[in-house]
Amino acid sequence: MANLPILQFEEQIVETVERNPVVVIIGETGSGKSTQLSQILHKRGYTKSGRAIAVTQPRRVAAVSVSRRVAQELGVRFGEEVGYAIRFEDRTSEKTCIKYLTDGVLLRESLSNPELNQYSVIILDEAHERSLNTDILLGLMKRLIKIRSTNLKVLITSATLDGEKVSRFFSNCPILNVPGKLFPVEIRYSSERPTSYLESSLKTAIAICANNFALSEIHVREPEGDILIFMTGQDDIEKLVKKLEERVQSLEEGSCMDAVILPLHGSLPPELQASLVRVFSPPPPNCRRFIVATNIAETSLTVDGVVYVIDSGYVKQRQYNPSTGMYSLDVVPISRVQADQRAGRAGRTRPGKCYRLYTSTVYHEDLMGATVPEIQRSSLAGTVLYLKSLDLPDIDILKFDFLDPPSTEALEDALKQLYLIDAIDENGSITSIGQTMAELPLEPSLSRTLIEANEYGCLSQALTVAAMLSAETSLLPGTSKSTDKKRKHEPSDLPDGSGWGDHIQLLQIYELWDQRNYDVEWCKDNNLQVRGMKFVRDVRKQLSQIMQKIAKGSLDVRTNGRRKESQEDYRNLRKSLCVGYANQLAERMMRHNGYRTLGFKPQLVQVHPSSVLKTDEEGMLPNYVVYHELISTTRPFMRNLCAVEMRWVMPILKKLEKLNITKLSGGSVRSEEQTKGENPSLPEKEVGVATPDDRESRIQAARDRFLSRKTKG
DNA sequence: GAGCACTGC
Repeated sequence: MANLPILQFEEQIVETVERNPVVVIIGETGSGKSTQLSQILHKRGYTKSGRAIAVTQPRRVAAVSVSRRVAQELGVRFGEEVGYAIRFEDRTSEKTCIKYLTDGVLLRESLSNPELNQYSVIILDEAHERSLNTDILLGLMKRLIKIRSTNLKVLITSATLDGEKVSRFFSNCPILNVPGKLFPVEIRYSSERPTSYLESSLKTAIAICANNFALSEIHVREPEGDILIFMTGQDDIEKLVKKLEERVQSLEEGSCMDAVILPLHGSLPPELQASLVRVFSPPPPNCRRFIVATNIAETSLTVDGVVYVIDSGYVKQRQYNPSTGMYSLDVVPISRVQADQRAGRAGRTRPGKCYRLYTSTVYHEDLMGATVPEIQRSSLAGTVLYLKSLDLPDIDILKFDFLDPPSTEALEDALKQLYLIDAIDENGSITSIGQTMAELPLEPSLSRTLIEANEYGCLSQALTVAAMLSAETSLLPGTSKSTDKKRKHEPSDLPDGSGWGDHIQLLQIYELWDQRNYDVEWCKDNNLQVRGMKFVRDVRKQLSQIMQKIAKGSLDVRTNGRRKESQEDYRNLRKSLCVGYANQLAERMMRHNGYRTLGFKPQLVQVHPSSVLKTDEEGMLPNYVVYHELISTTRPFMRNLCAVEMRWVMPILKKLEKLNITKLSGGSVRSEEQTKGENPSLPEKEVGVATPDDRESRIQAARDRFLSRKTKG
């Protein structure tokens, strides 16, 4: 602790904080900023007023581990003067004066106390990662320091590259630089410019082995030290691991040290991830580890003993397209910040080397400086609802002051979605339903479903579905090909959704687990991740409590125990889902099983093959479905579907027709041309017909199709 | 008949 670079800057930091409401601290890995800043300010009396110092972290584990260390350094009992708060866990007390929390928890706190008066200092740590939540907090902080100019200090820690930008955002606030404790890392570039992703990502695996570049060079010639290889995904990792194993076996025995090759990615069970990171530390003599990893090793996991890094230069990134309402998972080039972060992984224990599988020209001229922040890659329905629920008097959502504002299109997309599920009215004002929805830690469609389900008497089932969907990705174990085949040979005993679709199946699975008294073995027998299922149980409990608080009375939130759900229960649940997912409806097309989404931008989509949705005797899928998510991979797919009835869809289409984005967005920031097309003085129906806007006419067409079908039936 | 990087309330 005494050696931490940041301590030499203590006086300077204190003085600067004293004179300025906002300070940016640039501190590289190992500077000690996460553990020391809070302690320094605590010692200088910033907690004397009875207000605490809050330090946000983007990840739960960081909040826990850093707070634990701080408590130890200060010699206080953990959970008293120093504590942490993450979802499901609040280890703080009345006495707590240094509180570590995830940025999501701070956002929740600011919902009930918008001025965050319980804090004298708010430190946004790791702000350079630009998580969606951190970005919202940055905007809120800018506002908050104006209101609480006398008794609030905000500190933002950032990486080297965008410190200037953050400073400009906060009226050119001072920037302090604190050196890190990294060892020098020598960078080596590839001499050839990769021509395509195919070549660089999938074939880098081969290139590494075949071309005598990087890998054989390191393993045969370089001294001890583990090698960390950054790839994009599980598939590439498995291929590369196999190739490396072949290569290593072909090496002459005794010509170099032993090698162990290990994959590291998010689909591995967490226990395995953790143990892998610690395997052989310290490593046995004369043995080298090759760790082939996704960007999980960039920030989330630190592998000890890495001296060499091989960087493919690519990353798999999920992005949302507001003009189609669709997510896609793309392999994209990393940013320079990311490249530096990867290289830094080689210099944690001693001087290291980083081999970049791209040229220095690519690094300097082609790569973007920083990664596109999450807020510009996500659907903003939840974010907009959150901001609206804060009811900030001076704020127009479309003009909210973000460090990097999302596009108008993305914001308008969010407004339309919120309007369709009754969270905001036609003028864009939050409704009482919307206010309730914002209280729930769920995406808006699921919050809306819960509220509707409460009306229909199927809240318990809806709670389960919402909780299951929140954890969905962590339910199934890593999909290695072998387990997949196994499943095909002996179909699992898990329920199938009774033909109604995936939401119902998720409900049935949880009900079964509930009947087995949450038996861990049952999960294992049915190939479900125990941790995932426990998470579902926690989420469900949290949601039940919030719903009961909102309703101010006791609701029936119990699971059904041994009673079997009836078709009537399923029907009510599906009806609630239809209301909640009003912005995510699709209609089957005539005579085949393709679908067209119903909304502002109709898309041709298909049922994801993983769905349990059933066809009827004639082999046809349901006429109408709601979907949880549109994801474009090889083709556009709907994931997690549930059959709904035509008559439930009707009122939604009517509402869709009335939608007027000018009014929704508060009448601001519309270009003249757009305003002309939606002239509010014209009768609404004529607008629908007269507008040249393709979207409008398609909506009309969707409604016409619906009406004609109804008369036929 | 397809495949999923990583977080978080």
